[in-house]
Amino acid sequence: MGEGRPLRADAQRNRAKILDAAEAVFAAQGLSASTEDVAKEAGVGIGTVFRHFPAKESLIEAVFLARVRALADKAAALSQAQAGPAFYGFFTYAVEQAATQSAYADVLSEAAVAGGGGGEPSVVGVELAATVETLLVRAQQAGAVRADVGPAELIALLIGASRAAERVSPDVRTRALDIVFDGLRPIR
Amino acid sequence: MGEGRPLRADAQRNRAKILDAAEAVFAAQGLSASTEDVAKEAGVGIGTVFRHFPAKESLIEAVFLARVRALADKAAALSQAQAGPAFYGFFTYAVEQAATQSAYADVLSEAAVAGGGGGEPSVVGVELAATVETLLVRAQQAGAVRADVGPAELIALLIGASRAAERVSPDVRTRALDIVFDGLRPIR
Amino acid sequence: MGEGRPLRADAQRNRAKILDAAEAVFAAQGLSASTEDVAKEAGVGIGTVFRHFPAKESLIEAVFLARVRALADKAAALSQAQAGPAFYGFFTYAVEQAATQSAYADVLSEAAVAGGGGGEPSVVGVELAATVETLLVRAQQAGAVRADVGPAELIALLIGASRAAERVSPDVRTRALDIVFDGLRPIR
Amino acid sequence: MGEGRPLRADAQRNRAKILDAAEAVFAAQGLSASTEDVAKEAGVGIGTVFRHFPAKESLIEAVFLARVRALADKAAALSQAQAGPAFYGFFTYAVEQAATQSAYADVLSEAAVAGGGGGEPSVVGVELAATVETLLVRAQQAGAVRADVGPAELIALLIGASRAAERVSPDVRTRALDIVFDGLRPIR
DNA sequence: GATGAATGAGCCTTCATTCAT
DNA sequence: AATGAATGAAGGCTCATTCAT
Repeated sequence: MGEGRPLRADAQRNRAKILDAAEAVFAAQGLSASTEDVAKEAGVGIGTVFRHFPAKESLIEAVFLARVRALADKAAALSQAQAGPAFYGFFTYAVEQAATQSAYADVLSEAAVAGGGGGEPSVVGVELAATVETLLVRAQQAGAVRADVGPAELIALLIGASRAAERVSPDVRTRALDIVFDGLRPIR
Repeated sequence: MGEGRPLRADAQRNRAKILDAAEAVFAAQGLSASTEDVAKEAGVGIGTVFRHFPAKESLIEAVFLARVRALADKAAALSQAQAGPAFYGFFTYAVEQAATQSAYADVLSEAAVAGGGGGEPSVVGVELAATVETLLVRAQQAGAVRADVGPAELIALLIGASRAAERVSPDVRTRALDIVFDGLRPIR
Repeated sequence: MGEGRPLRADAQRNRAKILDAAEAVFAAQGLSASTEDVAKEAGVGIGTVFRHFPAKESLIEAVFLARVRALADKAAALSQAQAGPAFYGFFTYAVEQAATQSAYADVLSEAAVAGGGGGEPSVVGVELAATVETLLVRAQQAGAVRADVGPAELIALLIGASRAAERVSPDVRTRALDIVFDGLRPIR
Repeated sequence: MGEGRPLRADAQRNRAKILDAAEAVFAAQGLSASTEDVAKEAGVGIGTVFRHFPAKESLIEAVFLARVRALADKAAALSQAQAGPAFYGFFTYAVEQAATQSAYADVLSEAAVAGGGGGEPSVVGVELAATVETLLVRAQQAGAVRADVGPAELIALLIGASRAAERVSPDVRTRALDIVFDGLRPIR
């Protein structure tokens, strides 16, 4: 699955504009927003959107993939830190992202597949599952997370927290997260 | 919000058939299923659906309301039991329901509004929020739940758990729930 | 493959209007005319066209089927006459029809399938093939057509003549037909 | 209608590549194949196609013109032979070409205009009409074709036969052609 | 009250054509 | 000259909603 030849500079820029626009529009209206709206937000013709993403679904996938990449980057940045803070920091970051971006949690759901459930895994899901598992194992070795927690249920919690966060005020979100974190910590 | 004159017996029956059909269809295909499909499943003409529910949205709301009523009934049934088991039993029941009924968790999201967030509360939300709060307070008085947990974050957790449950295998769901429950229990 | 329940009177009328409109529009612009144009010509909304014919292809098929029915009726009417005149009369009639209706000959092409070639036969094709074969056999028994002509090549000639007729003046058409007829007659 | 300055050698080559590609693609997919597909098959950018043929229609015309040229070449080659075989050989060749190349017969239709019907003649049509007429006259002088056959009906027959040939098996085609040829021969 | 035919706005997608690179 | 990205007008089709029967 190569990337094809590198896009011309302007095409590259348009691709990015479309992706940004799609993220914003999907966040505001949900995934059922029209491709036309995405094009308008990006300031390009609708044909351009379809040139870059040959079907609406490809656009959605691309948006999600971009988000997972961002999450993975965050995880990488955090791996320099101590295992415990890295783990909880990542979890918090991921949930906060979801809070801003409606429909975002769907991508996490895909990770569930890679992390235990049945169904066909996706590139996105596999990538995220690996990231999360690494953080988890390190945190467990450092004694910051209960040893009997597996990646599958962790991702389930991540999905749930992300979805819940969508329509909830920041401090409620924080308090709910604290409860989950308490459940994750080794018995005191 | 008057109910108008009481429905004729057959109209009453049709309303119920439509509601049941909508629940089944939405569960199977998601909320974007067509109203026509609902009518077919109910065995009535599409005009009849619109006579009972003047817009698709009204139908969706009615379906959700029915679910909340079911949850509330469950809660009432449980209040005879001890406060702790009642609380955790209700939580588990609600999440398991969500696991079967895709798109079900949305109704819980509405409760979040009534239970703390901003926005316009709905009949549904208010009802559920009250139900949940009662269970919570009783459980806290019985020492089964940490005293510093408020109804808002509890509903947030309920939403999250319900949404996560949709695509996750039963045992992963159980393990994830256990973690949340551990977080909810008073410090041991 | 039943016809479903009988349509309401008004629906019946609309179906006929759409079929007539489609015939006219396809004749004028070819099969690539837009469904919207057909709807306008019929004086109905575009949704109505799709209600009656769930895909453009169904509409095209229906138009063709109607034409074959007309041809078959003509054939039936002619079967009272003597075999020779019936045969040549039918051939002439079919070709004259095609002359007015551009894109009409396609339906005859389908008959070719039933009449010898490979591929999946269609209701239309089978019906027409049978009609034509009957006329042919009777004409041969009456000595009006060479005995070594089979239905397959007869239909091929019909197709060719019909297609040629589309853009040719009436008297050229007549002279060309005469040549073909001469070829069909037994050696003098 | 000047040709502008002579094309650079590479441009000349590209024009030829495009024409070949168009012939292949139109033969395979029909005239509704996309210009993009033609460009791909030719191995050039789509801009290049439009530089050589300012509209899709010009490309189609050019393809047809090329075919007529090929037919004319065939006719020229045959004029060395005896008039009768030349005539029937040409007819057969033209029809066989059409059998392979879907949508090919359209060009013959244009010849009909030049050969009798009303409408604006085209370079293509005129060229072919002249070619056909020459063959016809020679064959009639040689007594191989009935004297009362004119070029217009001959072209009509050619069109019809070519169109019919598109979807018919080779031996059915041969038998149908034999019938037409019998009709063309002087009374025996 | 029930029915389902009619309606048309809106969606996704394709493709001829233009134009900056 | 060649390239291919951008454009936007259609086109086929769906579906919530209205209304005559």
